[in-house]
Amino acid sequence: MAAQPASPAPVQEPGLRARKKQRTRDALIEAAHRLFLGQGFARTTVDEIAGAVDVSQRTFFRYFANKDEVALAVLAEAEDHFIQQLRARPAEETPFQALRAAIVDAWRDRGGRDAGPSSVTAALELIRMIEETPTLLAAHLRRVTEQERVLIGIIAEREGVDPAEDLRPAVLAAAFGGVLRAAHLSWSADQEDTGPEGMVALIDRHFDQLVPALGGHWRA
Amino acid sequence: MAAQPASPAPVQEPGLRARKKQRTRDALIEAAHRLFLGQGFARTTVDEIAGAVDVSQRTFFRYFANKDEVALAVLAEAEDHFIQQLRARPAEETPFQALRAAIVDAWRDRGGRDAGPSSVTAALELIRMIEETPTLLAAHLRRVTEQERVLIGIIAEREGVDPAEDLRPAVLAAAFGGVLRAAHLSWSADQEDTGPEGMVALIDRHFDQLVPALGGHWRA
DNA sequence: GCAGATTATGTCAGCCACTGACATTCGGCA
DNA sequence: TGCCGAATGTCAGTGGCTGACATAATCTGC
Repeated sequence: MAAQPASPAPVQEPGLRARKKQRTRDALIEAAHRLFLGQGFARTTVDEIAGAVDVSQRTFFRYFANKDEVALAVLAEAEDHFIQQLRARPAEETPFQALRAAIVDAWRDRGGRDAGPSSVTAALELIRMIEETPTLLAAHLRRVTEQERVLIGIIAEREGVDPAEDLRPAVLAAAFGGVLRAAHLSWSADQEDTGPEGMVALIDRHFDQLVPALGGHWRA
Repeated sequence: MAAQPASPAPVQEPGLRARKKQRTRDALIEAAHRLFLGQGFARTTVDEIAGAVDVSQRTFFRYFANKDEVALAVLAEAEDHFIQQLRARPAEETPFQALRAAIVDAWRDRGGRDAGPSSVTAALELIRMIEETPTLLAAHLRRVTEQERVLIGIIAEREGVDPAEDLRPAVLAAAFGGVLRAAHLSWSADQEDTGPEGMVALIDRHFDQLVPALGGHWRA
C-alpha cells in the first residue's frame, strides 16, 4: 500500500510494470477475500470484485483462470511455504517424520504475520469457508492432489528411490494428505476459534492416531 | 432398453410414472457417457445430451444438478456397492482389513456385468476420463470425501467407538481414501488397459506399501 | 528523449451452465 | 370420467468465461 520514497534501483528491481501487476493482483485477492467472507462466495460476482479494484472483468480473468482461483490463491502461498519447510528438514528424519514436522512448522511460522490476506487468521477463515462451499472444496481438493504429486517427487528424491517403481512415496503422500485434511475438517467443524495453535494441536493429534488406526482391533 | 411384455403387476410394481422416470434417467446417463467419451467432456453441451434423449435442457437439470453429476452418476452406484460389501465384512477383521477386502470385492463383483454404463469397463474408462478432466476430478474428489464421512460412521459403529471423541475412524477413512486414489491414478496413468483384475492388483500393491511407507527410513 | 516492439488493459460480442416462473401435459386414482 | 399432483416444456434472465480486436501503457535500443 504505502510506497517507498523513490530510490534508484540497485540491482534487479522488478520494474514498474511488474510492480503494478503485483499490486493489481494483491488488490484483487484482498477485495475478493473481503467480499467472499462478508457476503458469501456464491453471492459475490466477478464483476463486483473487478469493480472494487476498478479493473474490467476481462482483466480479472487474465489474473485468475476462474472465480475459485482467486479464493484459493492465498493457500497457494501457504503450500509453497510448506514445500520450503519440507526441503529444509534434516536427512536423519524418516519421510513421515519430515512431512509431519514440516507442516507443523509451516503453520507455526505463519504466526508471524498478523493481518492481510496472507495472515494465519485469514487462512483459517478461508479453510472454514472452503469446507462449507462445495465448489470451493472441490477446487481445493484438486489443488491439493496436484501438490501431492510435487510431494511425491520431493520424497522420492530425498530417499533416493524411483517413484515409478517404488510406490511408497505416492502412498505416503496420499495418506499424509488425507490425514491433514481430516484435521482441517475437524478444525472447521469446531465451534470455537482456537487460532493457529489450535490447528497445530489438532494436526498433531490426528497424526498420532494414524498408526493406531491402521493396526489391529480397537475394541477395549 | 428392452421392455418386458406387459404383465399385470402382482405387488409393488413401481408404476408407469416411476419406470418412465428411471428410463429417462438411464438414457441421459448413457447418452452423456457416450458423448463424453466420444468427443470429450468440455466439448459436449448439456443441450446435446438432452437433445440425444429428446428432452429439454430444463429437464436434464431436474435429473442432475449439473453436468458433472451425470458423468459421476455411474460411480455413485459403485460406491453404494462398496458400502454394502463393507457392511458384510465379518467382525473378526480389523477395520483396515475390512476396508481393504471390501474394496477388492467390490471391484471383483462388478466383473459380472459386461456392458452398459455400469459395467466395469465403463467404470474404468470413466476413471481415466475423470483423472484428465480437471473439473470432473474436482467434483469427484468432493464426492469421495463425502463418502468418507459415511465411512467414518460405519467404521465407528462397527468398532463401537464414538467418532467425535476417537479420531481413528476419521484418520483411517482419510488414509484409506488417499491410498485408493493413488491406485486409481496409477491405473489411469498406465498405458495398457489391464481391466478390472489389473485394478485389483494395483490396489493390493498400494495397500501393501502403506505400513512400510509410514515406518522408518527407506534407504537400503 | 524518441520510435518501435511488447505487454497490459478495455470493449464487445457471444457461448454455455444453470435457475426461477409459469403454462401444459401426463399418470395415478377415486 | 374428472380431478390432483408430478413431470415436462418454454422463456427469459444471470453470471462465469472466452476470443478478437483496439487502445493505452511500459520497455528497449538508439
